[in-house]
Order: sequence, then C-alpha cells, then structure tokens
Amino acid sequence: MQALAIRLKEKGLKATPQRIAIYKYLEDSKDHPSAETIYRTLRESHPTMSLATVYKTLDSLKKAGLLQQLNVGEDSFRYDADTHPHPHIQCVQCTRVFDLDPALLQNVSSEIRQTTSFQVLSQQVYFYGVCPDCQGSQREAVND
Amino acid sequence: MQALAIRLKEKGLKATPQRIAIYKYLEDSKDHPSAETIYRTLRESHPTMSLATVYKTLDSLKKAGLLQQLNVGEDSFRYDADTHPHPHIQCVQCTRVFDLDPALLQNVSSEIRQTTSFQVLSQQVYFYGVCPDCQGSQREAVND
DNA sequence: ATCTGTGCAAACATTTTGCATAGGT
DNA sequence: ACCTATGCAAAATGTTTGCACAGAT
Repeated sequence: MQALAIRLKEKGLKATPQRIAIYKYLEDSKDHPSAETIYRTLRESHPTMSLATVYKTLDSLKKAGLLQQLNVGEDSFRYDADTHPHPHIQCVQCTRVFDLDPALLQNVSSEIRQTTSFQVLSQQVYFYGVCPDCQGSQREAVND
Repeated sequence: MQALAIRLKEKGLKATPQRIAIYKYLEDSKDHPSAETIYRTLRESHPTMSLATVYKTLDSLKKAGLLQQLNVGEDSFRYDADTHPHPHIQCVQCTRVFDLDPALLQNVSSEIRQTTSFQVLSQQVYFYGVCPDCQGSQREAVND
C-alpha cells in the first residue's frame, strides 16, 4: 500500500500504522463498518490503538476526502472508503449495508435543480428492505 | 382539531394538550423541526412541558404512524408530520429542510428490486445544496 | 528540535429511562 | 379509583476534546 502513503502525504497527513490499518480495512471490506467495529477488529493487530484514535483518524480521512461518513439511521455512523456519491441499501433483518448503483439517481439532481432552483451539491440516499439472503430464512443481525 | 384527537385515540393514545400541541405544530409548520426546537417553541404556550415529554410524545406518535423521523445528518433528529415517503433537501447555508416531490424516486424502488432482489420497504433520501434564497446572498443559519 | 499523532480520561450533546405525581375517564 | 402521561433528574450512548507523551522527519 505505497499508494495510500503517498495519498496521505499529499493531504498533509502522516502515514501512521493506525491510519494505514484503518483505511486499508475500510478499503478491503465492503462492510461499511462503524468506528466501534473498526476499533474491535483492528485491536487484534494494533492492541494499543485507542477508540479516540479511530475517531480522530476517521475525521482526518474524511476531511482529506479519502472516505465518506454514512448516516444510515443507527446510533453510530458507518464509513465508506468509496467517496463517489452512491446510494446504499440496508437489510432491516441482518442490518448489513450494501452499495447501490450510482446510476439509479443520475438524473435526479438535475431534475431537482430544474424544479426547485436549488444548487445541488451532494446527497445521502438510503433504502431499507430485506436482502436476498434474509428472505425466507430468519437470519440474525450480523456484526458489520 | 377534533380529527387528531380521534386519530390519537384510535391508536390507543390519550389526546393530551402536549401531544396535540406537538402534532399541530409539526403539521402546521413545514420546518421539519428538531425536538429541541419544538420544545423551545411550545414552551411559550406550554411553560410546564418538559423536554422528556417532547421526546416521549414524538416516540409515541412515530410508533403510531402519525409522523416520521428524519436523519438529515445533524446532531439531532428532525420530525415530519407527513408520513408519506418523500425525499428532502437541506440548504447547507441556512440549514432549512424542504420537501421534494415523491415522484422523483417513483421508479427507483422497483429498479432496485429488479437488479438486487432486495425487497424494498422504505427510504431516507436527502439532498444537500444551496437554496434559491441563499444563492448570492450570504444568509445565516435559520432556527428551524 | 520541532511538530504532528497517539492514548487516556474527562467532557459533551442528544436521547432514554426511572420514578413519583398529576390528570383524565 | 385506575391507569396512562407528565415532569424532573439521573443514566446511557456515541462522539469530541485536552493534555502529556511518543515518534517521525
């Protein structure tokens, strides 16, 4: 992950093990984990890392434009290394969050601009439903 | 507002002055206020009403299907007496939240169902931008 | 040597809860 | 009289902050 270290430094951020681990975990997993989940998972490889560092790092990476914060409506935020605006869908049964195709909303912004004269800048779009895995089977909530 | 009292009782809820005031305020204003804003506003007419009552009432009304909770991404929730699913847009300058036409997303749910096999149940859709009033003029954040 | 990042603990803000009292039916 | 709703205070939760130390350049 040399590329990440470079991108961090471009943003004036030091490439510390904690930051690399957090970003890498976010990038690899498609789990959209919360700060708490990140903390619990990375504790194994980084036993001294504190929860405050996780929050501070997530904040730094967000400000540097390297990740986005999701507000699915739970008690806590989730984080996504994919900074392209795209809708998400959460399964109300297993609570997992999945990405949706950005094309779903591609003409909505311009339509809003035309009908409301709003200058549209960004979006947060969440759908809720039952995922294929949970349809039929009554699976439990998953930790992601 | 006799109709409201009846609707409350249909849901097994007592039609107390506090509940009526909160619901009426929500219904009349298109402000999508937070619990705190509701509290501060209704304090004038209901000086003894506590913040806890506002929260409890909002929870009861939500469970009764008489309002919906919005999660615009601020520290606190906002509330909407219009329970029909519809997108919202927030002005990043004055922080006001406006309703958008539900038709904007009318075919998105079925498209999601087709492409992901998700059974879509609900949605939370927020756009962000600069409202017509704030374009050009640098207005301050409004309390709503 | 400087300067940023980390880790710990305390602080913070919103929301929830417990419990005694008030008020409606 | 009963039973739910209210109001107050305390608790709970996720997140932020202050500060001293560690680590990198």
